Amino acid sequence: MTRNSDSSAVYSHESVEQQAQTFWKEHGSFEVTENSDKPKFYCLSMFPYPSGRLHMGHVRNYTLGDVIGRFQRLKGKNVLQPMGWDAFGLPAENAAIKHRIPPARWTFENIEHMRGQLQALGFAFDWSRELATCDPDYYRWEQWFFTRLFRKGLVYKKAAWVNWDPRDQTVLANEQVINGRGWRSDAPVERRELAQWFVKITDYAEELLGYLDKLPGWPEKVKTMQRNWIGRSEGVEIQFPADDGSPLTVYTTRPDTLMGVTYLAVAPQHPLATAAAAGNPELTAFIEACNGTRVAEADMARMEKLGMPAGVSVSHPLTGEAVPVWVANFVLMEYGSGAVMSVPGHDQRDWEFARKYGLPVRQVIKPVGSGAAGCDLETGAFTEYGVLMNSGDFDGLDFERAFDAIASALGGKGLGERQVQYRLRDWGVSRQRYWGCPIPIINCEQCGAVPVPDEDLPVLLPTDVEFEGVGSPIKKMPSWYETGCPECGGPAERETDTFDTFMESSWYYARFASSNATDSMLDERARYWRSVDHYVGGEEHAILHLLYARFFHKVMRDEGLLESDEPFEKLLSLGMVLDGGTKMSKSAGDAGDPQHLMDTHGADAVRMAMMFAAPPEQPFEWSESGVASANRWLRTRLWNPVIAHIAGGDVVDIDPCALTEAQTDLRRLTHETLKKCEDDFERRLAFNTVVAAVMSLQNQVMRFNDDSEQGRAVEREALTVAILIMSPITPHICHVLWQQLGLGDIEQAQWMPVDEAALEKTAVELIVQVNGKLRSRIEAPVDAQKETVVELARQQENVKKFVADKTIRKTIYVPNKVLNFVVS
RNA sequence: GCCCGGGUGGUGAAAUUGGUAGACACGCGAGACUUAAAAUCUUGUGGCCAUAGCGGUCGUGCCGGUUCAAGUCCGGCCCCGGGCACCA
Repeated sequence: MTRNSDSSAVYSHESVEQQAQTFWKEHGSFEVTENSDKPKFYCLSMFPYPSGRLHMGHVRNYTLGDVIGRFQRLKGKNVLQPMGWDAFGLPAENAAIKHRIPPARWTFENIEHMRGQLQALGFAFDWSRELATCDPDYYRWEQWFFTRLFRKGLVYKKAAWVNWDPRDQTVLANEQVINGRGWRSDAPVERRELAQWFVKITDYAEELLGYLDKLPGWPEKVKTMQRNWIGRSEGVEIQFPADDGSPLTVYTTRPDTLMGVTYLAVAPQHPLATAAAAGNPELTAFIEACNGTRVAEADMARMEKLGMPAGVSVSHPLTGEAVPVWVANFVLMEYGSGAVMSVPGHDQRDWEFARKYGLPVRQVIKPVGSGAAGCDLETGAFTEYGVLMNSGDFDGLDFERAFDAIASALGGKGLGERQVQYRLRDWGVSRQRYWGCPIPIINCEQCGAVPVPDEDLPVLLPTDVEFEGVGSPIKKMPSWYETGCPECGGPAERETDTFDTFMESSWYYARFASSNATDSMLDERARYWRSVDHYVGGEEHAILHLLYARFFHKVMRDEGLLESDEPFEKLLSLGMVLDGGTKMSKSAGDAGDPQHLMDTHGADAVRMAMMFAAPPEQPFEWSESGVASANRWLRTRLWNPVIAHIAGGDVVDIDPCALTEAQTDLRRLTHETLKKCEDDFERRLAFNTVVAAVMSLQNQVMRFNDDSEQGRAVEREALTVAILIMSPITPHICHVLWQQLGLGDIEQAQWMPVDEAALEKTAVELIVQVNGKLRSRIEAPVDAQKETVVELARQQENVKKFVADKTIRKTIYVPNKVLNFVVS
């Protein structure tokens, strides 16, 4: 009974967490420097938007990152795991309106609370490097870098379409448009053209595409998505001459179908459409109706395909034939030239449009090897590659030859040339919002757009503002935006737009290396950490964030700030934690706050339940029921047996030759578990099966009951391995148990080598099939000869039964696995 | 609509290279301990048939195919999730 009076005898998550977290804080266990003999390992989880409270998606993300980081520490690496805040953004403005609190205050209060929650979960972050993107010490370097891009000619200003709320007189984000209406005003939104800043990401399209092949640590699915997003294609840019001398330019990847063009379609925002609408009320109304939809591409694609004749025609570049021009709602002004050639015979969308409006369908391609038409254009378009017909001199050519011949013919007339095109568009970085990084440009009537000189940076965002909810406060603050031109000294005005928040998140990973640098964006420490070794974050970022960050990295490299070519060597793309079937997001409010689970069952139990629930890449619906059972397992299957074992006193060394069969079996399982878990941690990133494997090991330990000297030694080894394996997942309880075992600080521990000798087996269970169906299991020596196994198998009653009066046609033997008799 | 994933017991899932489908848990049933409960421990648990025991048969979203052997590979379909450039 003496042990019951010892407070360490009973598992208490509060006590264990307090002991471990105090230790880490006092010892600065996770603060790292660049002075280390160990190889560096930069482990990064995507930083959170400070929405107010953690949700289970955060718990999943940061636990996974922490497990990877802590495992790499066990493997002897100098591990950096930083944390910060993606602190600018729309939700702060929404909260400001709702709670009448300035965005800055709301944001910093949220950061305070969430930092506390992250610390309570025991993540091994180096908090000395913490940063928030809304801090001028951070965003000043973003402004500085933008002025470098400006001078390099990598940024430009052009008109672009936005969602405009006519009642609130403000720009709306796509998510603020609900069923075509402003979310607050309920007024139908309009499209409006505003002058905005763009960054030339398309200059890097080829490199962004090419380097995807040099990222073996990225999931194929993310690379495929990025490839498709960049969308390199080879085609021909074709000009259709017009009467007024200004030709209509289109791009096509199917020049072989040029003779099948029966009309051209232009976007409602195309200059030709605007010109045609003058004096045509019907067309004007149609264009206005088209402009009533959201800017989002998904909405455009889902719309019913509608069109109207523009009342003008252009000439076919090869035949000179008149081709009518239509205005169509499905043509995107942002993509290519805002005009497309339509070939209803060989494009399904064009076919449907032509059918609807009674436009001619002309077949110019037939399937290879067919005599006449070879297909029926009454039922749909023929979209495959084939052989040309009804195309004059080009008849009989296949796709490749027709492509070449038509491109040359167009080239000869000066009406077309081959072109490589990308689907990728330049990055629009202007936002007409308040809570963001001010764009460091001064507009002067004399000198145009002038970047803010280095010595005047940062351009501070005023935080003591009245935020009313309609329009950005700085757009109404002449005292802020009225300034002098840095070049001519005359009166000028600051840009009042702020940056897209993707700007901040495109380089924060690099800044963590030197987050306290005061006189440069990055310093030599950024070159030490080089690039992130393992990046962990939600699959919803598979395209935009990751592509922008890759782009930014290359531009920083070309600016001499970095030496590596890519920011993220290895990527873990996490499935979403769903809440009632949909994503757990900021808009979902407090749903899924882990706090009550941490209070009731402890941080280790929350972390373990999350890791055990599903493999990282799989989206899943969170259920709280696993947390109580994780706590129970930690108490009854880990804590209690270890404490009971320690009460038995010290152990002797294991003598492998002196072990009983049961002792050998437990020892084999211990080392099998060690081996499997190392692979699961490092290669497979399957932490759910790590937990399952340790559970199996502990189930065997519980059944073991062997108080002999060697028995206790084998048990000690099993328990030590179990604690070591669990330590990245449940670090608090493992920290305390490791100390109780007299092994010192687990934060300094190293992964144990597998004893290959302990893995050896003499016999193995084989399954015996007859015609592929399981009929029996037999014990056989490891790597047994086929004859031996066949002999054994044929003696089995159930095998005899199914072979009986039949003939064995074939015997398939996979050593140590399966024996299959094919009979008939 | 387009691009990318996924679909396995009552539930979360496992099966890593085409070779025992359902490991490990949750839940549920039975039992032990207890005056009782909680906690804990033992034990059973895919469906159907059979059963003293051995066993048989069906089964990985749906339809078809390849193979001695398919959750895994191929073709077609259905459903769910992520993204679609101003949510982050």
